[in-house]
Amino acid sequence: MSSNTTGSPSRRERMRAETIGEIKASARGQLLKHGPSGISLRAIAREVGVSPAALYRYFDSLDSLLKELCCDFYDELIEATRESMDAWPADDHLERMKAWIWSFRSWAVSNRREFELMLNAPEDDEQNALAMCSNDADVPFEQLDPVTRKSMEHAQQCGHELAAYYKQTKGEGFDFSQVEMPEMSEGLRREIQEKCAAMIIGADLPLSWVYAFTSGWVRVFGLVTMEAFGSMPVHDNIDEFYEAQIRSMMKDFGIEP
Amino acid sequence: MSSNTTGSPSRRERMRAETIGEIKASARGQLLKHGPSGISLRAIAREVGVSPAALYRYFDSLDSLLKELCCDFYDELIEATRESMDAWPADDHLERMKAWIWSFRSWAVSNRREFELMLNAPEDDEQNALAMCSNDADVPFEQLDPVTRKSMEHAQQCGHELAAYYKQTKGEGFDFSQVEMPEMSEGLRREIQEKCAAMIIGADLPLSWVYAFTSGWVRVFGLVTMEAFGSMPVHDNIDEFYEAQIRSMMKDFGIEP
DNA sequence: AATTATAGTGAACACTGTTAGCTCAATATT
DNA sequence: AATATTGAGCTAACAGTGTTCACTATAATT
Repeated sequence: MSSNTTGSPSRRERMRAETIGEIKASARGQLLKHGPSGISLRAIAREVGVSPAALYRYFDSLDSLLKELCCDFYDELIEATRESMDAWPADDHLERMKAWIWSFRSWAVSNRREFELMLNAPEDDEQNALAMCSNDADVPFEQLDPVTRKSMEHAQQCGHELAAYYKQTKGEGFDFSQVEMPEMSEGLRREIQEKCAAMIIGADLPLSWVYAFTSGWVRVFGLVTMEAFGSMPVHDNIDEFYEAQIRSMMKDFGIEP
Repeated sequence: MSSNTTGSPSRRERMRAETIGEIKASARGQLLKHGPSGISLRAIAREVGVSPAALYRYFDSLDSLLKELCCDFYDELIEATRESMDAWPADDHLERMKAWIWSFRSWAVSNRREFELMLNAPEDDEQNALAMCSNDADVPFEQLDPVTRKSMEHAQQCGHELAAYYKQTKGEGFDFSQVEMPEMSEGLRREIQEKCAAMIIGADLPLSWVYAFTSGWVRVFGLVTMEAFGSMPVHDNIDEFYEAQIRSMMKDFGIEP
């Protein structure tokens, strides 16, 4: 092993990385053409120019290949939202938030099939997923191994960049103390505070803030999911409709543009 | 053909209907056990006690079997929402609406796999779908042939009973004229009015009413879809969270419970 | 130079959806 | 009542799938 001691990757590792890239590229191509269930291991092998069995030197199974693909997509999505946020000054919280909301949707609808695949694989041991999330909030998402990352919850993964940003700002910049909160039981309060705050944002934030974040997230995610799945009643003027929905949501949070 | 002239179905037709029932039951069982992609035609044949080729006397393909299954599920869902609405007096619009909202979610989350299957097959010629919907609004949904019904839009199918109810009441009972509507372009106004009104509710309703219906529908559908797909950040107290979201939505519509 | 790890192969296994050609019994028709 | 026709069912096969196993070169390490 030359790369574990030296910094530069060995010749073999470069080759390996490249074929992994080819395999993933071929898989993504089939995803675009034939949808999530139309990805065939043998067809990938055919396209890459290798025997079907050879792929098992790179991935444990077709499923794990798809999971790693999903992780790549999450990285792409996260990167896209991060970039569009960073186009605004660090203290312009409103514009950064709007940038995130728009780029999130933008990525999802212009990568529908990828988005579809990301939502279509919830078949992990669900308890494990929760344990993973609430565990330690300091290890960067990008450095987790693919299987662990895939087993994390969609909500957290999708909202990762937004969450990270608000974790960083500690919720300053917006005054959500006036947000109308419904009467909630002790149980729901604790669940939101613990799970959502600990999982997504980080602890010690006011409940009203976390509640606003959660219900806002639910609303955005619902809108985008519907659009990506083709369940939207509006089609032609959907950009405007989306904006109207977002504006009405922000009004609920006491934010006027 | 004895049943086309006489009213009673022939012996053969009874047999046929029964085996169709067995096939569908077996398919649903596999859907529950192994998910939408785990439904195997050969496994169904094995369970029913018949050769795989025999199933092609009853369904054109596995896909069309699944589509017909979906139609059955839509009927179930529609029937469930209708029943819960009819538990309230015909003039108690608020309670009927709440009943629909709750029973819709209730069916979806207690039939997750069925709901999943219903959302997972948008692979039709999409133009056809729209044409089907806006065509004639008077032919009952239940009497359309399975393929046509499956090719209709999810939104319309899911909201069918609610839409039918409001079509019947002509929007009376609620005063949505005060609903805050954003500024909308002529295009969006027309699309909402034409597509949504014509497709779902029936024409000649005030725009504010149709807009309220549409955005309310989007919000409910988003919530339920997220929950069914396991993307909700809240789990243990999700009933209460759902109620809170619905209440806040109704507040936006000027409805106080 | 000998050894070990790795990428790759071909053949096989147990599946899958689908089609073609055939049989046999239940209806319909003459 | 005898005959023709339709329907349900079968077997066998085709083309495709994911996966495993034993085996072979080639590259890297010792």
